[in-house]
Amino acid sequence: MSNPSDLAHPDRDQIALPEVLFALSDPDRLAVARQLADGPLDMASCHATDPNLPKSTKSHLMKVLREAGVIRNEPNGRRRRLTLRRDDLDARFPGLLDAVLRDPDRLAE
Amino acid sequence: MSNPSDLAHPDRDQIALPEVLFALSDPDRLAVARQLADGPLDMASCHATDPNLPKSTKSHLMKVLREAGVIRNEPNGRRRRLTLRRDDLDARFPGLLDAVLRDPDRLAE
DNA sequence: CGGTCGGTTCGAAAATGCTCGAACGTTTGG
DNA sequence: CCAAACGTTCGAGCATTTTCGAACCGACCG
Repeated sequence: MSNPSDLAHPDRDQIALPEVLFALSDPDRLAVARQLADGPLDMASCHATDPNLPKSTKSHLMKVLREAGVIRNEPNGRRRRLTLRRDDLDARFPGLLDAVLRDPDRLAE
Repeated sequence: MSNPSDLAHPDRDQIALPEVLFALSDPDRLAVARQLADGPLDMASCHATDPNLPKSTKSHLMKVLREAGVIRNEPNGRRRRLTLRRDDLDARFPGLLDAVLRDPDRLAE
């Protein structure tokens, strides 16, 4: 059908910088974005967050990222496929993702 | 005196990405950072925010930016000199500031 | 079918953040 | 010295977020 997913996603030009920054300002959400930088992942396989985090909490986390336009969340069988919206973010805010996904403190020692 | 400012500022390697992103995720605070990109400014001359914003609110705004390490706030006579910590931020998160300070929707049409 | 797996939605409670007036320094000028 | 200009801090109320269990739902398997 016309709808690639049952969840609402902003389209590219609706993505707003403050919301993106807010979404990424949480360590857990940032970790998810970083993990997705290597390619799409099913939510069940996304171990970026605490494994004993309640599902509802994890789902809410993804909601914030999705509504900000950072990730895409589409049904995939009985799972959810998560994708970093790199093309859209790069087009809208060039350089932002590269800067943010770069490892934070890895080289500091 | 030994102290260049009476307010606490994190030093460069204390600056954390989530806090920076959070500080910049508010439109008012983002506007302040953008205005300071052109050079230091006295707080009284900083018209990036609503002019009839109460002083305490404006002060709190600056506090968030300062504690995140985004700006420096040092006494200057009976005023306050605000400075964007571009060197520190560029060193710590290369490309971030450039991406964030770029005009958001200017070219979108 | 009936059950399980993966995940969303809904409330409600706890935590965090924002706003703003009041009170308080400091610096400067008369 | 006294007062005004500029800002910070404090506290309280309000708003937004976060957290998590419970209920739900579609996809899949037996």
